[in-house]
Amino acid sequence: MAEKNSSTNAGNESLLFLTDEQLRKGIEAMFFAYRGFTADPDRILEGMDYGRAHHRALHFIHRTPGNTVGNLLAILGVTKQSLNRVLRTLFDDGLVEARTGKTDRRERLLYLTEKGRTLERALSDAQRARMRAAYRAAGPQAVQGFRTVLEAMMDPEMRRRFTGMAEGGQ
Amino acid sequence: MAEKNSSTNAGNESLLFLTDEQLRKGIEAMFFAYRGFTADPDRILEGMDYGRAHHRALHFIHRTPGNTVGNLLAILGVTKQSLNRVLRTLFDDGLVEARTGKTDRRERLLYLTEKGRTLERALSDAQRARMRAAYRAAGPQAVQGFRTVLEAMMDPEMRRRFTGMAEGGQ
DNA sequence: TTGGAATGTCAACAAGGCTGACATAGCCTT
DNA sequence: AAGGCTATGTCAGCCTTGTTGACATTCCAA
Repeated sequence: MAEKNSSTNAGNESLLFLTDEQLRKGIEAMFFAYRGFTADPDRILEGMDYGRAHHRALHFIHRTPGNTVGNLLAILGVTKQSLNRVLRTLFDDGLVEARTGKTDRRERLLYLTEKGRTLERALSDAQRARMRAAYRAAGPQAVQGFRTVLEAMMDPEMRRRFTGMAEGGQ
Repeated sequence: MAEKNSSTNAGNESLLFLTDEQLRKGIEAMFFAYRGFTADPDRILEGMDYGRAHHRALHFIHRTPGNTVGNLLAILGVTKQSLNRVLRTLFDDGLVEARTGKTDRRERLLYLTEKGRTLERALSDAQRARMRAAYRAAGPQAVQGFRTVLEAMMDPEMRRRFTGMAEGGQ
């Protein structure tokens, strides 16, 4: 017991981390952690007329300003009808604006307004605060492992999209 | 660049992993990974009359057989009305059975039937297959980091519950 | 015996997914 | 110029899963 799982395991390769029990613990950890992950923004949103779907839209519009609707659709993985319901309220409330594409005038390029940036920042601050606390508690090495496993868990198409996304701050 | 982030960073402690950019990448990784995480069971469920909520119930009833309704409520974090809608169909379809508590006869102890175990296994197999692939690709060290960060991300009350849960297979 | 706990149920509602059908504007090829 | 395809929006209706509020039953425990 108290196995270290280091790579110094000569004979048996120590595959104990692939046990069904370990995998199930991982599954449950994902479930509980995701709840924590969304809890703070959800709390802010409740009471406003917005929900988690609005948060996601704001997040990705913030991240890749000038993106097209179709592109956002692909990132979020929902139907255009579903996204449109969200975008319409964000337009109406002046949180998001759309500019006509230059090269292709059918496209609508999405941007946050100042008001949109303000809400996005509030939501993001809350979510990043929890993330930061978790990262700090776990340490850089753990964080790297965290990211590695998450990426391996994505659908290949999303992983491709993700790893090729806004490499900016690295 | 290509910073190693090892603990051999004397002066500056290398807190680059706590950058807002890094935190945002982590947030997005959670989002995309969670989608992958639920995709396979969702695919199995679609067409049946069940959904993700049924999957969660089956999972936790499998994990802690003989648990009470109230306990399951606390784990899942939903209202009794919401859980009951799910449990009722699982009872009716003979996937779950309830036995009256011995010490407290008001309690209904939940168990999977053979039929319930069969579906649970199918869902779990799919989900564990993805998890196993991700774990294997990432390696034991990364997995340990993954678990550490996820636990740090949970609400304290859930973390307590989680870390004290079915330590069985370790 | 009486209050509180564990559970179930009915009803109504909201968020956020989905499908199908249809409309408009603008690009592009022939 | 014309027709076809693309990007986007919209209406209508449906489903799942969450919520609140109110009320009933059964049983434990003081």
